Amino acid sequence: MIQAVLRRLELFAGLSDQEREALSSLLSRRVRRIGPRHDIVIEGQPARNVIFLLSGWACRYKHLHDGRRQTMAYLLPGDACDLAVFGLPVLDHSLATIGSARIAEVPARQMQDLLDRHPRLARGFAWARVVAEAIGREWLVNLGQRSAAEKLAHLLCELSLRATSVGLCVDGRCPLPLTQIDLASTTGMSIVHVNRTLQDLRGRGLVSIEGRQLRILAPARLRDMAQFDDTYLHLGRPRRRPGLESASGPARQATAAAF
Amino acid sequence: MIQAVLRRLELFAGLSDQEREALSSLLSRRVRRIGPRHDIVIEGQPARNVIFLLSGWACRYKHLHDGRRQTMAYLLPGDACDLAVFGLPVLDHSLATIGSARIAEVPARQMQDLLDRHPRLARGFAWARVVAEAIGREWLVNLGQRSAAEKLAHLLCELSLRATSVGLCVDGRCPLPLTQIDLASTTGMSIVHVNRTLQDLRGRGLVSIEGRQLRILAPARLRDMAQFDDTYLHLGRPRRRPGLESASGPARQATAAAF
DNA sequence: CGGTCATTTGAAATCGTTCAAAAGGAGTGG
DNA sequence: CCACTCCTTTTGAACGATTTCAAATGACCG
Repeated sequence: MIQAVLRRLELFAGLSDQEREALSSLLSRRVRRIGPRHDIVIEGQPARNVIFLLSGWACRYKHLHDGRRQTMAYLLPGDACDLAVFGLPVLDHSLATIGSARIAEVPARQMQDLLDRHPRLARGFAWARVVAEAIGREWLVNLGQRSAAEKLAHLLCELSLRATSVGLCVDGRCPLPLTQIDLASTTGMSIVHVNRTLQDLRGRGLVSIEGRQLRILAPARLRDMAQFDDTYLHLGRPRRRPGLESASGPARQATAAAF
Repeated sequence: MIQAVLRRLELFAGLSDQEREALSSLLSRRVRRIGPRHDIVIEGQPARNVIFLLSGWACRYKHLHDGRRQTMAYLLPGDACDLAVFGLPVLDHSLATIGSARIAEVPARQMQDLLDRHPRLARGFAWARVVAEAIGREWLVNLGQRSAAEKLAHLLCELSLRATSVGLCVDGRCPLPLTQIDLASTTGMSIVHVNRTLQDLRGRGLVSIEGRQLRILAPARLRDMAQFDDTYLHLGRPRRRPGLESASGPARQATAAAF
């Protein structure tokens, strides 16, 4: 389970045994199993712990007073939940599981110590945060500019690629634990319209969805219709930044990761 | 002009004379004036410098192949442009001015040194980044869930508050250099519909917009219709985080800011 | 004063929502 | 195992919000 977090970080850079060890031990201290459709943390609470998703899927979401709900991110196994919000006095959104999940909670202080001691881990997490932000920007484009079919096509491209990158997919089959209700609250569409649009995608032979499994039948055509360009996911390992080749020393590296 | 950046940071925490001095001198080394509607950096370029907006407004945006365009953020005087994307091998979006603007460019290395030496500055910038992310999340809600009138009402609430917080507004009048075309690419609406919806807001006596100046005539009603809750802007100074009260030493503080 | 760009208007067409209800699936307790 | 319930998916039809197209008006600049 903790493997997931390591694998996620190693998408970015190699880790030494020592680093894996340090992170693993921290993650294994407080592990909780959470049932499906349960809130992990709720809007308005202070963010005390950093939370890691060891297995299962989760989502960030926000409610309006009248019940409307917008999903702002999906978290896959290995993702850290609080990179972006840790430091807020109170959370401005909630975090909930999709299916049942396992999470590790790490107190702020301990996380801090870990990052101070292992700058490469700090850099890895900083990178994960940058990617999460890039995904958020792509979602803004999705919500603002794309048509219903394009939105869903784009979302499915993204999720299948992210799932693949953390090893969740086997020969074209990709787990998709989301309901059409989830897809609706993600794309800003009504549930009914999500349903009809999915039928359209299926009808065109682009995807098949059955038993909570997604299969992309015509990847090229799907990407094409969504104008999906995977560079924003930055799945390849990044090159070192030009200006910082010779940066050295733990403190420097740590902040480098930071900024 | 450089005052803007200092004031922006001081929304978060006090700065020592030494810190102001260090930042000011760095910012004043390479200042450029850029005309209206000009790109500052373009999608696909590597991010070499950190860019600060000293005066004028700017926006982050992304293009689709067929010309559709989505604005993903507005930057006001004092905002740093690259907190969130610095570290990407190539930028996944562009940055452009709205009206004419003045920017400061700081090479990565020098910025790094500054943050290493002045952890409080590092913390200030980290905070600004957290707030920028929160704004992005709120925009997702805006695009996904709110109706046309609600979208515009919410956006106007946000922009007027942000403008106020950096001292751009005088007695209810707030500069709004955005065209209806800008508002359309921000809210995902057509230009025509932006126009009609603004007329509606004006007709209800909620706002008046003339000569690139916004005046919110009925703040309570406007906030109400948009379900605008300003906590996501985190304009009050944050309390120190619970777990980190006793954190000390430059390296530690720097990473604290980071994460 | 002409030219360019932003705003405004009208009317028709489209996309997406809403309402209402049925059908399918999965889990639970009797 | 069946009956029951709850939740998700699906369908139909009417309605409404928003877009599109096309053109006129207004504002600003050189």
